[in-house]
Amino acid sequence: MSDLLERLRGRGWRLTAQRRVVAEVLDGDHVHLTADEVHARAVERLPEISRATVYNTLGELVSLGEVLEVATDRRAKRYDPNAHRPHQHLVCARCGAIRDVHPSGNPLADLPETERFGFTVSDVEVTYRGVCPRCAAA
Amino acid sequence: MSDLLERLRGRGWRLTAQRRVVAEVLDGDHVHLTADEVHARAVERLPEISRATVYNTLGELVSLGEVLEVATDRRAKRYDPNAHRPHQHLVCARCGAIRDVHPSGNPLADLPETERFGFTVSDVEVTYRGVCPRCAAA
DNA sequence: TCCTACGATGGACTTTGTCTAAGTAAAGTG
DNA sequence: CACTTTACTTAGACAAAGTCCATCGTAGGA
Repeated sequence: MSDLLERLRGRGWRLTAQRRVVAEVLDGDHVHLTADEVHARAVERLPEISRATVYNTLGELVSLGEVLEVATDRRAKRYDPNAHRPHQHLVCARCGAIRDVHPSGNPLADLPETERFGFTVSDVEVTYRGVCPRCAAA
Repeated sequence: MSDLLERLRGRGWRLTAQRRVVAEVLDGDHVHLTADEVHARAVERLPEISRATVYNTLGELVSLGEVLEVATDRRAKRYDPNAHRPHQHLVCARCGAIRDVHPSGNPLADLPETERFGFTVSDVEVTYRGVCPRCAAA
């Protein structure tokens, strides 16, 4: 975490209270918060932080590659701080719970050259959908 | 196409001009329109069709399994009429162009049992991202 | 300590989508 | 063919998610 702040500082980031709080909120594994959720948690620590700042900071973290934007949900974007270990997502179709998962093999390799149509393919996003044990029991 | 209308009729659909137009607009390969684009094209043929009807009809087509909702874009949902042949999507990160692609193997099989955490996994959505030849040239 | 450019703020605005009450018409019935 | 039922459509209000902008504040260097 503090290494994240160090990295950001190294990139010329001005280290404000707001940015620190956003970074802290995003710390941890299996964290997939929406911008509004990040804002809600940030407000607990820094009541006057604005929505615009949260959006700005999240956008900056994404373009620096420190945080991933994931679209598991068809509504709000979610922000995943686990950007440095490649992984995919498993989503419960009922309750929306999200788990990080690690499929075997590299999904990028599954796209043959003949199916690339001249694109330079650099990234792949995989979302598995199903029903989690808790929803299945209920 | 007309077989789609037949199928819908068979399911007890009341066949209105509006629904017919929406179905016609969605006909074809590599069609990935947003709801608003569908509406815009529908209006050309049936000027008084409302946005609400387009949304309703698209939602019905999706729950009947005749059309897929895809979230390649981080903004609006896109509707893909090619629901009966499994495929994935390749998206240009610059211009947003979308191609249907057919990876080798079944992506669902790449998720080992140990990575399923008790979920009943039923579906997988794969989005490849890259730069299309036209954007690369520009 | 002071300055200044970068960042934060709140509110207006946009986009995408949902909901509702009232009107309209598809398709079955006689 | 006219009638009736009720599913469907409509316009517009509403909501959620996100962007933009003018203004103010402050981090961090001189």
